[in-house]
Amino acid sequence: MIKTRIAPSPTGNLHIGTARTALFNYLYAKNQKGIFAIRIEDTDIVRSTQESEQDIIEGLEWLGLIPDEGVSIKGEIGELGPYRQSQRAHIYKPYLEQLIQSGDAFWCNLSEQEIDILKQQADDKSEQFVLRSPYRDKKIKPSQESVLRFKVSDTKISFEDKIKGFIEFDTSLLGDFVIAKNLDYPLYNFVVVIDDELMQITHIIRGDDHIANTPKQILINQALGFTRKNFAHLPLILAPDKSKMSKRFGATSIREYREQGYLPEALINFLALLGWNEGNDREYYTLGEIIEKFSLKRVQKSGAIFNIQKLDSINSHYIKQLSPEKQIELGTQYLIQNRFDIKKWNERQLKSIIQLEINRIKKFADIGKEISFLWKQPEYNPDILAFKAMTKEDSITSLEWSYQLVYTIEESQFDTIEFIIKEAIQKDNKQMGEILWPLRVALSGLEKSPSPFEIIAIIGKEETLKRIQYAQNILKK
RNA sequence: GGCCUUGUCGUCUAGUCCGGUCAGGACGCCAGGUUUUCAUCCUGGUAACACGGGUUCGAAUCCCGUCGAGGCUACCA
Repeated sequence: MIKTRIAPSPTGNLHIGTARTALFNYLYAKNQKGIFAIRIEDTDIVRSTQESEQDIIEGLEWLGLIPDEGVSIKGEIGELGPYRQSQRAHIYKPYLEQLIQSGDAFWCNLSEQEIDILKQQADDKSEQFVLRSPYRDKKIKPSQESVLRFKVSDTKISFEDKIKGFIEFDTSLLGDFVIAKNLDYPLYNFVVVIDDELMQITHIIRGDDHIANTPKQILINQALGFTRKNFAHLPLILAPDKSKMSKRFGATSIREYREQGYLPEALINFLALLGWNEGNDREYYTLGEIIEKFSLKRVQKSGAIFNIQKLDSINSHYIKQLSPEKQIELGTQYLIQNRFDIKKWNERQLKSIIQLEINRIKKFADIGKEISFLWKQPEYNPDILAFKAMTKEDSITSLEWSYQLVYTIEESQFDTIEFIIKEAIQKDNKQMGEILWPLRVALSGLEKSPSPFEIIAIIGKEETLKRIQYAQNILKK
């Protein structure tokens, strides 16, 4: 049985890159009928927060990446916990002692200044600096200043990366690295090895910024006699300037996208296609479909730029796919968020407003941007009431015709108002434009807007007649 | 600097393993159609094999070199 894990550090909200790494771990685990686990890497007590952890696990579940094991919104799942590193200090200690015992790790009293001097000396001789601590064979008693380093011997470490292929490192270029500040404070490269072993992780799928850490972890893994792990290093998601996605780039947290009204299925689809494809032209997949088709072999090797326009396009596709009920639910929610007074409308009207917006928005936060005219009589320049070469008098006549027509139509017939009006236009030998343009502008006050039929159905007969009269009045001025 | 990774339209990518269709699709952009207008939708167009050698009848694909990009180089993760 294979097992993957995502091991986020709770030092900020769920990052888009973390989400994608989680997604690929989830996809691989599910495709292989294995287990997807979440472990919280909060060894850095200073930067880790409870809120970040909460945001991360909530965000992952919102995306549908529900863990089989580890930390979840319902608490911890599984027998191999605790799944927060901050609660595992007692577990790490014996392994640290084992490494000291075996001579693979040693206490080192080198100060920062002393290391700087060694660096300088190497520099002066224009040699490559590799730290070989003078304490590596000394077995000193640790003091307050001591740190525990791994004794690196000269060898070659290689592994077959499931995405990048064969990768080899020469450890003679690797310094004696620190694995713990003291017996109670082990560092990342060490704990990750212990946890992955104890939690029986079989496949480590992570960002390719971790490639350089891999030989260190393999060294520790071997010294402890642990089982060999499979590695797969994902290419990074890049900002438009090809740099690592950071604060400089707009929205980097899943929370921000969620709040803007991006759908989880859109985000999943987008993130999956950012670095993976089935080998054909298909571009829309549900999470289940990606699971079925997923393979690490088809993961891209180079970084991908995060293109918000593509996300928008995918999101608007999924918005249109939503059931009418869901569209109304989310639409209403965002209308309220955007401070529109929805109490003005009954259920039917609200439904119409949202339906009118569905084709126009890329994300739900866009809702309501250009429809404030529905709420109140708009102010506008009367010149725009004229269709093409119409004179003021033509516009007034046109509006009068519309007024008389709407006056005769019952609100109960508003479902078919488009048909009624168009039929009347034909019958009276009018042009569509000469009637519909002035009418629409009278109702919306805009040169570009939804159709008059949709607006009438929402604002109702009384308001429609009022606005037509208003338009006639400002034309007469 | 060193080590590692990586290079196909502006962007995401198919094709590369196993050389041989005008290098395909999507997003964007442009044009046309539909519509009173906008949006939606439909049709079409624009645009790429980083560069230089080599192997070959033939190279995006194989080999060598160059250049570019990114990551790491912490007592962070």
